[in-house]
Amino acid sequence: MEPLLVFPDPVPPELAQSLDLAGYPWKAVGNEAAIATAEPDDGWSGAVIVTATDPEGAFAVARALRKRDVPLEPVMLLVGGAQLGDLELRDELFDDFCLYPFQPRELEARMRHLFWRTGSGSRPELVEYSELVLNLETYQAAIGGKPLDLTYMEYELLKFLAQHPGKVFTRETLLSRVWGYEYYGGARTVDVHIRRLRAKLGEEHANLIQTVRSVGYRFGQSRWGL
Amino acid sequence: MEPLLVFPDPVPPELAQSLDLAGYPWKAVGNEAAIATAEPDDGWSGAVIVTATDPEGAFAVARALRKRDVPLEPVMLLVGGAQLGDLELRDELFDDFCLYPFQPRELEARMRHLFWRTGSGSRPELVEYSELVLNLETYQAAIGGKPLDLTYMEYELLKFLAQHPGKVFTRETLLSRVWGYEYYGGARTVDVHIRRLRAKLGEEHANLIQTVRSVGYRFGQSRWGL
DNA sequence: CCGTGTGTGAACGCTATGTGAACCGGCCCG
DNA sequence: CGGGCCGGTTCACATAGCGTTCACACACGG
Repeated sequence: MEPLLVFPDPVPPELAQSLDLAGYPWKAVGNEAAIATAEPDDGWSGAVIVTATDPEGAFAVARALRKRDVPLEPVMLLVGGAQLGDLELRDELFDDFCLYPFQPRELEARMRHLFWRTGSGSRPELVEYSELVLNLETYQAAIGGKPLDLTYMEYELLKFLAQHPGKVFTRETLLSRVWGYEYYGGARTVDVHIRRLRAKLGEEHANLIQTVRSVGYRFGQSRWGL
Repeated sequence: MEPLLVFPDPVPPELAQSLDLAGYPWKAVGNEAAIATAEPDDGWSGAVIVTATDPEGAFAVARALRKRDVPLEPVMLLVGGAQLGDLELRDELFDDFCLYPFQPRELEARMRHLFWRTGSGSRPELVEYSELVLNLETYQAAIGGKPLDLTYMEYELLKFLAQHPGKVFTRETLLSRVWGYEYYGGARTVDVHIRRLRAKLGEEHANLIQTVRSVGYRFGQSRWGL
């Protein structure tokens, strides 16, 4: 499992201990800039942010996490009792919170429920969309029951797209998120990989990846409901 | 606002007081059968269930609420510290919980956040006006439920107009705001795009974009009502 | 009735994308 | 150590979708 992002750095010892005991790998981040530099290759699985000691820095980090192309989820805040009012205008910055100081058992229960309901973290084993299935453990892909023989980059690209069905991504975004932040190369590279993916998906499913002219590519249909 | 369903009946006084102070209308329900009989015409807006006193009855009510054709949401549990373990296999029964006895301010903060995220929470970014819907994430548009096939500039223009309903924009303003500040081209370009938009909106909705002679264009009704 | 402003249809040219193929670097295997 | 294969990147070209422009018809207002 990918690590949790934890703010601040250093992490309060009782929090570190609770996360360790509950079995969550984690990595401390001290400021906004460190979000990207400390990020592991496979990304963050979520965030735990203590707002009690440095509210300003904490909310800045939370805001940065939500502002990404793919907002980080879930975000858990640990807030002091006197700070409860501060949450009122910041609903979009977090998914759950826990009073600080906390009871380890409450935090554990909240974390478990949070991962359960966001669906991320604890079970990213399979990515499914319609007939397409990606097994993240075995790096295998199949559509309509038939296995797909994808290369590494093709797999990574398809995985990223299928994890965010309906959303449009620019070539630049795809390059930075799939190829890596520091990547600098021609945007046409994306085109070629998209083309090969479409070819391998077969005529029947090639339309799973749609071109949005002047913008980028979109996987699958958007959900209009709700 | 529709009332909250609250279990048990009678409701613990401090809970009743907190809900009243926070401004939530509510109605007590003592058992599974009362869910339907006590339900108001416009339904429940959510549920607050105290599991501390009668766990069995509480979970039965929660389960009944989730089993409906349209599962009730959100469901808030008030659990005793010793019951935290009971939540582990019941993730699907609730959306958030609060330790019981509770701090009124924590409960209020949780209720507010809960309604926020189940309401407008993680919905895609939408621009809506009457029957028109623009999904900014997926670059899709629809009117009256029917998808619109818009080109990039048409989408951008419509988006800008729909984001400022009722306001009149000159062609020059539209060129600078939609096309870009440095753009220098004929103002008639705007006319043509407006025309195509009207055509795609269909005869029925073409009047969404109004011509203001000698000035420019306006989206939607003027603030003076026709 | 005239003039200005706007609707309309069609033509033009550009640019984003699709597509085939060459290039290049790493890796495995002999 | 060398050759060949495989996958990723880049290039060159084809194409069509789209934005812009123009010419003309029409509507509105004075």
